[in-house]
Formats: sequence, structure tokens, C-alpha cells
Amino acid sequence: MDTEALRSFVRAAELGRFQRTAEELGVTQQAVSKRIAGLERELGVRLFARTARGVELTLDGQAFLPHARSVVAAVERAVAAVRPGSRALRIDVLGLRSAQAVVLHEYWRSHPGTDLDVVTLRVTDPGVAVAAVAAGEVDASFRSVTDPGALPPDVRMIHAFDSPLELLVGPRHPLASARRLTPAQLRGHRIWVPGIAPGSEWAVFYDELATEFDLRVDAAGPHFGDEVLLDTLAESADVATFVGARDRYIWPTHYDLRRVPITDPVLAYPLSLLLPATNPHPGLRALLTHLDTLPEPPEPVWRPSWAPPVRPKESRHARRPTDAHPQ
Amino acid sequence: MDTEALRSFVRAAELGRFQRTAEELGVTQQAVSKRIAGLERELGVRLFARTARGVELTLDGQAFLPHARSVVAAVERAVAAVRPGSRALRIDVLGLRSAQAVVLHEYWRSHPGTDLDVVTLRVTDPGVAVAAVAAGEVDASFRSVTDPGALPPDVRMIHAFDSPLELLVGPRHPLASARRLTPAQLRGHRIWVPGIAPGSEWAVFYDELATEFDLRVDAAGPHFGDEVLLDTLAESADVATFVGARDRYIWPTHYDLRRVPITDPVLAYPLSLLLPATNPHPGLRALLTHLDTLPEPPEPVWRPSWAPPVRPKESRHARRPTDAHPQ
DNA sequence: GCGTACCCACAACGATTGGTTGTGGGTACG
DNA sequence: CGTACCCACAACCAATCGTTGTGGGTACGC
Repeated sequence: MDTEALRSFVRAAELGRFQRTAEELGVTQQAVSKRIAGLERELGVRLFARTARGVELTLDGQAFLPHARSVVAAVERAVAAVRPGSRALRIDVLGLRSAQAVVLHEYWRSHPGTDLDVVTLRVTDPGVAVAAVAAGEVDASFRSVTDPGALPPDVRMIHAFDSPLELLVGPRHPLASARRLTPAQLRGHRIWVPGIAPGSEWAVFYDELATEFDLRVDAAGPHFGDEVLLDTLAESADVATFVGARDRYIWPTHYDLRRVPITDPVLAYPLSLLLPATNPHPGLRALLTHLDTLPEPPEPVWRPSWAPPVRPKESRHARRPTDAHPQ
Repeated sequence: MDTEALRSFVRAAELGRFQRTAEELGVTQQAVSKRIAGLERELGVRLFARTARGVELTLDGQAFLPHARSVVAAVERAVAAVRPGSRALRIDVLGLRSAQAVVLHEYWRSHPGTDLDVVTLRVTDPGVAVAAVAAGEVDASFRSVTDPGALPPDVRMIHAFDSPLELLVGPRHPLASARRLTPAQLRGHRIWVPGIAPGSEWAVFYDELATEFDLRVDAAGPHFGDEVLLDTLAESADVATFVGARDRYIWPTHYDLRRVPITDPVLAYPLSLLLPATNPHPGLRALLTHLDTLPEPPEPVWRPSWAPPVRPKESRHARRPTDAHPQ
């Protein structure tokens, strides 16, 4: 069944004339006549009674009309669902329990009615995420490229928000009772961060962090999921891990894990947003405005060398992505 | 947009293989490939990622899928809405305030969920209604043919129920205070029944009734609607009219109109149902069963000569329309 | 490491469809 | 009774959709 024929049927039912319908749809009267005739042949019933003054619906036509409308409307929605610019804002996050997803959820709750698709591309190489953004497959991605030269001209990377690291430890760990810790106090302790894909921006981040503060950050071994990680931490007296302050972790009460903030300096993982340099999704503007409202960690803050600049709030507002039109 | 392509898309998304999809749909793999390619071209996005093991949905494909399903479902419903046998039971009544419509409403209330279309063909000649039934435009019509020879072989007429006449009079009418009346007592009074189309079965009915009981039944003058009729009755001291016992009439309280039953004999207008002799709508069976439960007027009953036979209840049940397969 | 099996895409070709223009029949209206 | 208007039919052309045949690419097994 051709949806163009359905559209013609609906309009013809409203206008009562094939001629007018044809003019509105930009075809000849004969084309409309054939479309309707085809529909009638396909359905096996007569939809219109032809009169000298035009056409009017038969009983079958009357019964068919609301359904035809609903098909046409469904087609409209289907097309809109994938039309770049009018479809739901589609954001790539690393995982649904990450700080990125938490922030997106906050954004969505504070903007009821917003169409938002939170997706996970499940790729380790940030270059693939860049390509997905460039191709318009996602409207933005919370990924970072550590080498500015690797960023093609049609993709921009901007600072989204800082994710301050916290130490997650079990009750038997020597640092378990600390209210806060400095990076220097972590020296010599084994920090286990499984699931860091080699070559990803996270690997680069922890490399630089370990070098800068002389830490033992251990990414070795396969990642069996957060459950295994939390289970191990609860048991161990010498293993700790880093988590983002807003990351969502849930464990049984008897695990008695503690999140210890790190200060002087705060260790900030700079969450960035990759987005198209031209014609970004209109919904992005509201999201960026929301990101501006997130609190910044108190100084002093350490960030890796490749962190995109944190623009002051007033200039952020002055330079919104929809205003950006390079070249 | 072609709905066959949408169907192919939905199935391919479920199966993950064009090959299997093509087999299920009875076309070649290349045809499915072209349908999807056409859809992708029309939408301007890629719906599937082609892999060596088949295909898998892209993000746009995932966003499109539920909408495609809803279009396909809407098309199914649209087709079903006009497919003879599966569409709603469609019954023609003379008017929405007639006893026929009242009975249909009762039926619908006692059979929740039944799909029922009560329509008014708005034709005076019962032959047109017969043609509509024969053509399947309506599944049944509460009309009667008074000449059995005029009934084509593919349309049957059966007795539906009797509608006993009542006299409707205003408070100043000499018969206003009667509790009941016999036809003999009506003699000499002017009975005004506007809106009876010449040639219709109602005209034949009132002709025969007037002759049989020597009554003055006056159908002259245009019919300006029930409001005018009721208004006239309320004022007049010498005009009365006939109404069916189950007809729905509403008038302001101060009109003070009275419905007076007529007995010895009861004057029964025999409401008939025209229905196809072959392949009647399956929903008709339940309707006929419901008609069987309606009470019959107490004897003695006068009916016109052309009234179809009133079959006893037990035989009515034995001979249902779905059992009838002439030739 | 290479053949095999499997999958999808491309090419070519015939049948069908959907569009056009031109024409005709039928009904209301003056 | 002529005119205006509307829809249907015929003929023709282009585009589409189906087919068969073929090719490229990837996973899997020997």
C-alpha cells in the first residue's frame, strides 16, 4: 500500500473533489483518480461515490478514513523520528551508571517533555565516536580526544563538566576511615581500575595521573563487571579504586564501602562533549545551558594536559553551539 | 513510502538477515535489499549496518523501528476496517430515534466490546436499501419490502420485532385521558403522520391500516422535523399521531403529551431485517439472538398482509442466518 | 593458510506501476 | 439547451520493482 495514495484519499475526503486535491498535492486530477482507484482495488471496496459535483465517501470510505489518517500520522512520526534536527536528541555515554548518564538524567528530569535518547556506542576508540558524531549518527558524545590534531574540522570538543575522583575502599583498607585524602597520601597504595581500554582517553588520563603524582594505578586484568569489582573491594585490605564523584554505584549494606573525596588538589577527570561543528541538534543548546549550571570543584584542581579549556560561565553563555558557524 | 518495505524492514530487524526475511515474505534476497535501500534513500539515513553475519540496526534504525511497527499495525487495522466479514457490523436504521436504533443501542450495551456501526442510508426507496445489502455496503437494514417478488435471491428478509403503535396526543385532545384505546375508538379522529415518503413501506403500511380499520391517516404536508410535530400536538385539540412504543421522543414537560397504547388488536408495525442470503456478517448472529429475547406484543395482534412470518422462538434458534446457504 | 559457506550489494533485464496528456461521458445550472 | 465542471478511460512514457546472475567480503573449519 502506498502512503501517498492514503494521503490523497484523506485530502480528497476532506475536499470532496479530486481536482482540488490534485492541485494541492501537485499532481494531475487523473493521478489522484488512479491512486484512489488503486486503493479501492487493493481493499476490494468502493471508497468514494462519484457524483457530478465531486466525490463523497461511501460507508466503507467513512469507516476507512480515520484509519487512513492514523496511518498517515504514524508515517509522519516515523519520518520525524529519524530526520536529523527534528528527531530526539541522541547522546552517547560510556555507560548508564557513569556520571555522564547521571547528569543527563538530571537534565531530562528538569526538562520534562524533552525527547532524549541516551545511547551507548560501545566502542573503545574515541576516534569511532568522533566519526559517529561527524556522520550525525549521534548528536553528541561524552568522549574526549587527547590529541587535538586527531579532531577533524567538522567536530568540536568542548568542556562539559569536571568529574572529581574519589577513592572507593573497603572497611579493612588502611585509608578507610579518612574523611578526605590528598594525592600524596595515595602514594604506595595499589589502585585497581579494571576495564580501562588501552588507547582510550581514560588510559591516557590514568597514565598521566600516575606519572604526575607517582601513583600505582593498575588497569591490568579483565573487567568482570562492577559487581566483581565492588565484591573484591569489600573483601580486600589493600585494594582501592577510583570512582567519579557522580558515578552511580550501588552495593549491599554489609559491604560497608566508603567513598573518600580527594583534595589539594582535586583530581578532575575533564568530561568533554564531542559535537558537530556545524548544524548541531537544536536540543543541544538547552543541554549545554544545563551543563553550565553544574558546580565546579573547589580550587586547587588538577586536570590532565589535554583537557579542553574551561571557559568562564559568562563567556559560555555568550558562545552557544547554535551560534557557531565555522567556515 | 511503501508499506511493504516497512514490513520488510520490521521483519529484517527482528531476524537480522535479509535472506531469511526474503524467504518469509516470498521474495528474493535482492528484493529485500532493494526495499531497505529504497527506504534508507527516502529517509536519508542508514537503517542497518551490514556485517558478514547479516545486518544489525543502526541507532537510527532502532529509533525508526517502533514507528515502523506502528505504521504497519495501523495499516492492518485500516484494511480490517473495510474487509467484509472482519469489519464492524454495519446496520442501517431509518433514524437514530427510531425503535430500531433503540433496540440496537440496547444490544450494544448488553454486548460490550462489540464493534457496531449504526448508519442511516437516508434513502426512501427500500429497493435502494436492498441493493446496499446485496452489495455488502451494509450488513443489514431495518427496512421492509412489501412486494416479495421485489426481493432478489441474494437478499433475505426476516422478521426482527414488532413495534406496537401508540397514539401520541396533546392534553386538549378528546382522547388525552384514555388509559388505552382500540382501533375502533380512533375512527373519525384525524391522525397526522408527516414525513412518510410515498412508495416507502411505511406508506403501504398506513394505507392498509387506514383501509382495514376505516381510519383517517393523513400523511400530507412536508415534514419539518419532530420538534414541529410535537409542538403542533401540544397545541392542537384535534390532531394526534402514531408513534412506535419504543420510539424515542423527548418533549418539554409543559407540553404534557401522552402516549396511549392501542389494544384489541395491537397494531404492530413489523420491523424486518434485510440481510444477505449468503455469507452474512458473523456479528449478525449475536444480534439476531438478541432480537429473539425481545418481548412480543400480547394477542390479539394485527399485522399488515405483507408482514414476514413471525417464527416461533425455538425454530428461530434452529434456523440462524449463518446456517443458511441457499444454492 | 586457504577453501568453503554464507551474507549482502551490484548489474542487467523484463514486467508492472505511476505519472503525464488528451478525450469523453455525465450531471447540475443558467 | 448550451455551458461549466467533474471524474474516468486510453495511450504513452518513465521510473520502479521484481527477477536472475554475479561479485566482494567476512567468519569458520580443515
